[in-house]
Amino acid sequence: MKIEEIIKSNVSLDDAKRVILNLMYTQNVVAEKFYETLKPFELSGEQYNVLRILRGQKGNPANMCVIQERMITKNSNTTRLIDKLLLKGLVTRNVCPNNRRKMEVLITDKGLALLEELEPIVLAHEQLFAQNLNQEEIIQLNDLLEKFRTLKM
Amino acid sequence: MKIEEIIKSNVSLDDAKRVILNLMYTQNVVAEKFYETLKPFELSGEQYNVLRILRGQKGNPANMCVIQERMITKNSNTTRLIDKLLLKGLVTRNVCPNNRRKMEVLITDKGLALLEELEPIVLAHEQLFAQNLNQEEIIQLNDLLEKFRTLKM
DNA sequence: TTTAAATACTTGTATATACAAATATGTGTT
DNA sequence: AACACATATTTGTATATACAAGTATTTAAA
Repeated sequence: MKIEEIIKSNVSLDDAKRVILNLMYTQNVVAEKFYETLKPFELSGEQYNVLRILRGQKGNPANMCVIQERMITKNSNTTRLIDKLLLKGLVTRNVCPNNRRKMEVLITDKGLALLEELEPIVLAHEQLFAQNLNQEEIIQLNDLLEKFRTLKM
Repeated sequence: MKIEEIIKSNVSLDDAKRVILNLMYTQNVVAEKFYETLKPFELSGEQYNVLRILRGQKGNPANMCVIQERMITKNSNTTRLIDKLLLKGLVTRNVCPNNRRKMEVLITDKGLALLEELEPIVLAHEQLFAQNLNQEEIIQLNDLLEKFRTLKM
């Protein structure tokens, strides 16, 4: 379905406008579907993302600013996000002994188990969209998105 | 900059995962830049979007559900969004005489003037990103995004 | 060694959003 | 007309997010 039909525009848009709307709308569709997928697990997209970052640390603790810089959408409130994960027992948070300003956040076994459980569902979500394109087109889309967002200084 | 560098991933991602991250991140970059653009005008992206929808009505009033269905990200609370625009005098809202359940929302002259004032800034924002691609690539990106998001039933 | 500046994180507050429930009006059936 | 049902919008409430200010700790300078 063309973006004009979706927003029910009666005028045809120029390509520069259309690409931004397409980008916004497509991201929205994908993100909504993902939240829906995670809903039964009572995990938000951001929370899932942080858990994945922590797993990626392979046992090394991550402190708040490391988590923040690795998040795709720079959430301004990592503290409260970690609070939620703590309450669910998915992470631990301790003051860093070397630098007491810092925090050491680690994923727990429960957190790792949850990620494991989510793995097939997340993969299915990715495939749901990826299957619409062939290998070549996916690579093309990746390249175009990267090129599109890069601001010339 | 490759998405792996941005999220500082130490493993290389498969293309299906990468395309979703690229989509999320790129949308975020573009939207952030747009909010920044609108900030001096004390208008949120959604508010701007609704004003544009109302202008597109060319004098015909839009009721709440029409506005809602034309928004790119289906905001669950159009009422309160319109409240904000009302307070700023950018729209009017009246009960529809034919069907008193409905509301007739219209953009005011002040609203139209604001859109006019914003026009060059919005265009510049679009160009900021569009200039990174040539005409052919933009069309390609539009096609790929549309294809990507379309769920097979 | 106190003082200032920088860093890392947390907290307060205002606003935004999500979702369900409430309200009000209209439509169709008996 | 009285009823259920559908439609359109609003409101309540809980949670999320944005941004500024606050606190604690470290580093560096006077």
